[in-house]
Amino acid sequence: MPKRVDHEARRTEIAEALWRIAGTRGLDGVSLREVAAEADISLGRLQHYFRTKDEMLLFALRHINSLAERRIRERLGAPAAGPDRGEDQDRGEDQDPDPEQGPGPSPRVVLRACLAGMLPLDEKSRVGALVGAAYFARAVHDERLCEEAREGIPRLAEFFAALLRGAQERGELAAGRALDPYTEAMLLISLVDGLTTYTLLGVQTGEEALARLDAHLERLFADAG
Amino acid sequence: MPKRVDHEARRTEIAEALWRIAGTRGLDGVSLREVAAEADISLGRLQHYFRTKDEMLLFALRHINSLAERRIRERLGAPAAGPDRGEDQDRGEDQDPDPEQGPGPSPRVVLRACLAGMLPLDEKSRVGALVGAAYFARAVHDERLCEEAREGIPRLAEFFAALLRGAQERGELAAGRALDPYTEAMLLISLVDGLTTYTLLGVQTGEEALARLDAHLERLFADAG
DNA sequence: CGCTATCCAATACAGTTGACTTGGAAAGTG
DNA sequence: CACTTTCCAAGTCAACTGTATTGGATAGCG
Repeated sequence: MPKRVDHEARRTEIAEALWRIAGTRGLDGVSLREVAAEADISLGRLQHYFRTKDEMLLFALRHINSLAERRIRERLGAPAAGPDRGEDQDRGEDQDPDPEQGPGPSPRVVLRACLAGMLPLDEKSRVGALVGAAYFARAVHDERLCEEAREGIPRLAEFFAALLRGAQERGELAAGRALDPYTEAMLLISLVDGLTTYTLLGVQTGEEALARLDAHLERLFADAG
Repeated sequence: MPKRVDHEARRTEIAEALWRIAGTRGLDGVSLREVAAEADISLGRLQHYFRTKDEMLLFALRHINSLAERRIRERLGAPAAGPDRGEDQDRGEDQDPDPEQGPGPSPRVVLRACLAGMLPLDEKSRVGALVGAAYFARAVHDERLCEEAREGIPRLAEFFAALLRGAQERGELAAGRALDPYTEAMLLISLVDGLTTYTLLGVQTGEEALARLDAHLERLFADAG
């Protein structure tokens, strides 16, 4: 056998080039030639690693999802089950007011960090959100991409629900009425998704989005007394 | 002068053909020829009414937005200021538990009707949401489309905020802490947007989305006592 | 050294795209 | 009846699309 190159590494390089383009021009305006140019390789080489465009798109989506998952996990020191996103993005920023602790930070802190991490607050996470939006638009008409979301989102919701249950047990949750953790988790995810949308559209600033998220969290965790 | 046809009517016909396609295939896969075929006219005729593709897209967006606004207004009997959407959709269904009343239905009922009307609960509103999603994906990279959202969404938020203020004055709002009507309005819009997203992706059913929206409303309007 | 499997650059190809041009039919006005 | 303006069908155009093919450079194995 000849040269033997690292296939996965090559595919990753190409996926990152795709990411760079999708963040600025969107996903549907992306041609194979453009991706090849951005990755600084020939079209022939790109086609050697991805026989079809859809194959490339799907690989790139899974790649950014796994990156997002890893980043969240690392940031939290793997406290419980693992989150994952089906089509949105996370990023790197945000404060961690209680980093040194025995059993890790409180559920509220973890939750807030995850959710804030999903908002487009800096350039990096903004590009991530743009790519996520591009994938969403495509997924709506693509059964295979839909399936990715149908797997990832419930997983993320379960993760959040577990955090909420933890807070509930500690009595940190506003519980005038008993609220359903999974429902609240999906509400949180939907909320962040919508906040991301309107931030990307320029309807609100990232700071406003974060403040609104905090307002919701504040109500959710309102001193139960 | 010759034939003199109703320009606006022709353009509307074309916009509706575009809508039909965008709801099934998305917006980026739509060519002028396809729209012309769907509208059962020649490409030449289409180009006579829209000199450029972007012109057609923008007109179609404004058209569906004005339709949505009119529908909401009619459903509510024009209680206050007028709502409008920048990129999502409403539809026709939902109950109106208190249709015959002097000053109209309560703020909560109006709010719930509007929000539920924005969710993709039947085929018609589902297509509307798909078109909205397609426009969102494009708007993110198109300054002109962005501008539409930057005008429409705050208008809708103001409308909702006014409803919330009305409820607040009646003492119908959960107000352990005083909550900011505009913030809550944007939270509601974002929430519905996210719920719409995940319903379109098949992560949840329309019924589940509605139940989750109701859970949020229930908490918002919790008996302030 | 051959040999062969891998890698990949170049090119070709059939199809589609948005925009433009041309030419003439229809119809109200003078 | 001209005449002019609106309307619009047909065709052209260059650009670009995803995919397929061809041919050869490279390098590990026998």
